[in-house]
Amino acid sequence: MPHHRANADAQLEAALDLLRANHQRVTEPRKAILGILSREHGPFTAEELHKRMKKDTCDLVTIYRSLAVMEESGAVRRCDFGDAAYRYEINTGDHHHHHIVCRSCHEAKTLDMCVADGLERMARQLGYTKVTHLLEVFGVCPQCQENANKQPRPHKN
Amino acid sequence: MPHHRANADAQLEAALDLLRANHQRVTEPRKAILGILSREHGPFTAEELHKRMKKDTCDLVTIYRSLAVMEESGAVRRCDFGDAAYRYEINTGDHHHHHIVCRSCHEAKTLDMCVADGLERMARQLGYTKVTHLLEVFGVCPQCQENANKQPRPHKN
DNA sequence: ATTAGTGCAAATCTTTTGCAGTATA
DNA sequence: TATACTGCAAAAGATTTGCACTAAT
Repeated sequence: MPHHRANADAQLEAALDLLRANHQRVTEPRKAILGILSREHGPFTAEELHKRMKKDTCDLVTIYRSLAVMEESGAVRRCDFGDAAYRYEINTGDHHHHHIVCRSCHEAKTLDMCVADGLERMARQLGYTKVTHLLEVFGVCPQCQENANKQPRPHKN
Repeated sequence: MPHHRANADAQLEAALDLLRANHQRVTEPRKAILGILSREHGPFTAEELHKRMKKDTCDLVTIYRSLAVMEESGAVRRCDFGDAAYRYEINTGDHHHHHIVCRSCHEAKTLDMCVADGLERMARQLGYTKVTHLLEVFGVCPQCQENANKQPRPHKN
């Protein structure tokens, strides 16, 4: 996979354009958040984003507020891994996907497919509107299994 | 569907037996929680369970602690509807299922099927162990759509 | 110049923990 | 009676809000 950098830049620009299109201001904190989300493999919690920024980029509160507005404009997407902390990833929009999340280190791999369309259809037939779904797979990754005997890979939360 | 009551009683007894089998004590608060979960259609949050009990049955804290131990012994199952509050249902154990949850009133209908088995298999092929998944469908139920013009159906949280 | 965005402090909401007292097996 | 369970108060962690200040458009 070449052009990692170029691809990240393109994602970042697309996200910033979404902000502009939605009459939201392009500020340093927002550029910082989207920069991380486009360059590093997430998704990340607000806390994790904050730690990844260089010191004094912005307050943690600003990250929460920025993520909220950026989700509304479609620049980012919120993920729920069932562990009491929301995570965010950049919204490429081009395809629907889910994750395999390690129970030990919390690292998430992307699954470029979805099997829940049938369920959504069923929900619509039952008369529901604005139908969406939540689908995540959990397990212990090979890396963590290996480290299990020794030291478990550390993770926040 | 006849025998609602009898069925609820059977579920309750089965759950209590699970507690005994796991050397956990059968106390009033636990009987109250399992009673509600077996008789009423959930799943419910700790708070909702507390409100449904007759006054002074037990403290909210006890509900949290009871749910934790009862989940360990398999008497109840925890559901995550992606809204920052865990919900619990009685674990009948006989079949895997998921829910359609209304975004407005939070009422959950049970979906007696699952389409994520393929994803679990894929995760195992990737080397993950202890694989499970989280799958929920969301929408606005017909009832709430109808009430939308008038008063939205109230919901906690 | 407007108005959205920000920092700081404090509030909120859900869940957890410490500890001394109570009840179950 | 031994030890798990409970109540109360208080802590903890994630997220939100109030308000005065700052900066993007």
